[in-house]
Amino acid sequence: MGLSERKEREKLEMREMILSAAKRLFIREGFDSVTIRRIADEIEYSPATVYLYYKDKDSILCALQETGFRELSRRMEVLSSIAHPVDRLKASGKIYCDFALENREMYDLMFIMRAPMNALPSPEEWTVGRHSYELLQSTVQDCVDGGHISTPDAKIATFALWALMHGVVSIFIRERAPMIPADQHSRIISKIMEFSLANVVK
Amino acid sequence: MGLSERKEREKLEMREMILSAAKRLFIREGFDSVTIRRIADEIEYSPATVYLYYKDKDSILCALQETGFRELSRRMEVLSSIAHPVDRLKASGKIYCDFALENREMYDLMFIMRAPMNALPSPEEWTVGRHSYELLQSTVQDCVDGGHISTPDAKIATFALWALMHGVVSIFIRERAPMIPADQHSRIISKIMEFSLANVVK
Amino acid sequence: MGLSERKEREKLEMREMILSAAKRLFIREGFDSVTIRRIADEIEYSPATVYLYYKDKDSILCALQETGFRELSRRMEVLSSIAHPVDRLKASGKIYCDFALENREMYDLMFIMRAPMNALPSPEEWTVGRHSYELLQSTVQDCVDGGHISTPDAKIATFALWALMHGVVSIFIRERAPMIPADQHSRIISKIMEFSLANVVK
Amino acid sequence: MGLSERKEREKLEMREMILSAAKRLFIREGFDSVTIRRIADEIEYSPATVYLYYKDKDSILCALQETGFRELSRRMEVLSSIAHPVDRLKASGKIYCDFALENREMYDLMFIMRAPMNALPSPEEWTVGRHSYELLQSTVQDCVDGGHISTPDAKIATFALWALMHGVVSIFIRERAPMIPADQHSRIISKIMEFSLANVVK
DNA sequence: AATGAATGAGAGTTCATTCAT
DNA sequence: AATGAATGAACTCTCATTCAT
Repeated sequence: MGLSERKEREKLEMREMILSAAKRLFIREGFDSVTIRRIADEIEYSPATVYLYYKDKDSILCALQETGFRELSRRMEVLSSIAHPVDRLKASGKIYCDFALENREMYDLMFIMRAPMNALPSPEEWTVGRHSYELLQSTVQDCVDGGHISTPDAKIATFALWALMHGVVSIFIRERAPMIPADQHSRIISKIMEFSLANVVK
Repeated sequence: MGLSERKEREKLEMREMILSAAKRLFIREGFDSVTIRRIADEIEYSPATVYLYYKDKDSILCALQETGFRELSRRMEVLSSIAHPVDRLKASGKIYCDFALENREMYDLMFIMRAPMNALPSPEEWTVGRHSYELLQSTVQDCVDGGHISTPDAKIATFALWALMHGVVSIFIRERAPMIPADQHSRIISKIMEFSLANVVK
Repeated sequence: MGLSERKEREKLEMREMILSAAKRLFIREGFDSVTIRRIADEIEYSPATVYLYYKDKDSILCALQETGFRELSRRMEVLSSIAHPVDRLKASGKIYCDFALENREMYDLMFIMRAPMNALPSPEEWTVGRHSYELLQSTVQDCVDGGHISTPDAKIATFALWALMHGVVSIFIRERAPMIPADQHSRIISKIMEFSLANVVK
Repeated sequence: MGLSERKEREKLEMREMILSAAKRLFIREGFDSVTIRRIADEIEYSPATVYLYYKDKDSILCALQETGFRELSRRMEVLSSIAHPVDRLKASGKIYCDFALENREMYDLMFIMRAPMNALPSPEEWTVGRHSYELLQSTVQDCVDGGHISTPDAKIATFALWALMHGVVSIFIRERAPMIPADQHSRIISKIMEFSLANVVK
């Protein structure tokens, strides 16, 4: 029993190893460098071994994405302790953008890259992702209900807020604002959020 | 002189041919179908010939990007005939988003793809791109000056507006909102712009 | 003794399990699906275990062949109850061809495939196969002795009859007569046998 | 002009080289050894080069098959000079079987192997193949018309004759008659043809 | 007796790119 | 100016098989 448990754990550890090797390559050398061979080299196993733990390359990328969604979700947990919906909304934005800037490659994989979305939209992952989105939506709804945001359609407002945040972080991540040095990204985002919320929230 | 001029012109024409072949492939069959060989087939020359006009694949993609920026810039020209800055701002948004939805692959190449940005950030291209951006910025500035937008920093406001638009179109283009069918994209964008400007503009 | 006997029996049972799993895969999904891993999955053991009972894949295929020869042999048993040699000959042909059409993959393995023949030509298997062949030969001999077939060499006649049957079924099995749809195979075979025996047998 | 002709010829020669390399491997080491890489090694080119002349592996095998059908067809040409249909029939059988025994691997590829038939049934190849078959059929028909074969259905008789020949040669080629040494194959075939025609033909 | 873990060897295929002509 | 010919370097993935436990 202790034995089978250990085996189980070792299996999981190997999956973790593969995943973090993939992530490392990913971050260090970009998406195109994430090949099964490179992953195998990185963990010092043979390519065939990788296939013992993940059925194909897409599964690895999906699993990687999933860890991203989980991490983001985890960061969102603190929101439940914030009573005022407007504060909660501001915190949501900050958490989202901080996550993006601190995990650029991961954010890229989650929200920008074309690659592994071709695979099945793994139900679990989407559940996690959707949960975060619904959280945002309910926060916006609370703001509307509390008279802090005036809009006939909370869904649209939610989408707009997400789009704003995604827009700014993805401009930075994909380097479409070369005039702004990386060390200013965080500051600019704050200002943008400030400006936007100042106009939207009463 | 007349001779070398003709040579020069022929060289340019060939570059145009290659570019428009690439563009056709790009739009017709997507990014992955744009291989040197396919381009060569399309213009009925050999792959090696392509290299006489562009040093490598990235250069072609860069040049392609440039045409995109020029087209976007061209569409923006009508703005000069719109007197009221708020109307101009609204029109800017519409032109930008329409361009994105009507030229998804091109927009992707211009603002999302990683591919050719690695190559030299061709000065010309950025000039064109920057020009459009400055146009937006001056429109926002006019709105601020006219008291239609209240913000201490027109630059931030401009960036926020761009980020919003880029966010929403890139979410659609990279299919991160699968719950919204493609035929709704345009409508949703209108609503988002409406909501945002309603809050920002007086 | 009782112990080692039980062990022996268990070993045999396991070999049977492996074999029938292989056969199932073989018939259900074709030759290419018969991999050690699939067999192991089918019996819910590990691939390594399979190797405890068969030295390699070829041995399994050989054993599989053997079961085919045994089944064919079993079907031939009814022949002993047919008194008239000509009737017996006709029945032989029908049994042979029916077996082939009803067990295409197995027939293929037995008489067409190259695969496991490279391995040792297991003496047992050939005994079984030869027995069927000798049965046919003695039937032909009886026909000759009874004056129903005129030939100086019953062996040649036997071979010719076998070749005829093998020829037609293997043309169908390996799809070399695409103009004849599968549902006609049986009818065509009847006609061919009829024509041939009409000429050979008095 | 002479230039483009030479190029054309060289292209054909290269295709020939690939084909004969494939054939050599095929005969020397069996079907499984015919890999793109091995072919490339054999002709001392890179694997990628092979793809300049054949679009994929199947095309090579198809082309190989085609040469087989053409050679067989070529051998059949002498038949037109044989006036008497019975003689022609006998000659047909001999030519067919001789071809099979002299080109065992090729015959295998043409009439036994499963492999490249998956590919499109190249129209040309089948034309050539069918032509040979129709030749046989018309010979049989002539025999029937001349009263040398009595059958209500010349098509069935033709198929039976083909099946007989295919059966015997494929038994030898796939080594299902190990009791008969290879050097007897030809003799046995003669005897079988003799026996069969003796019974069928008047 | 059974197996989890691992792998070597190899398959077909694609592409950007080069270079002698 | 144009190109035909060629290739190196990859890619993903599969399988029979082995061996320490």
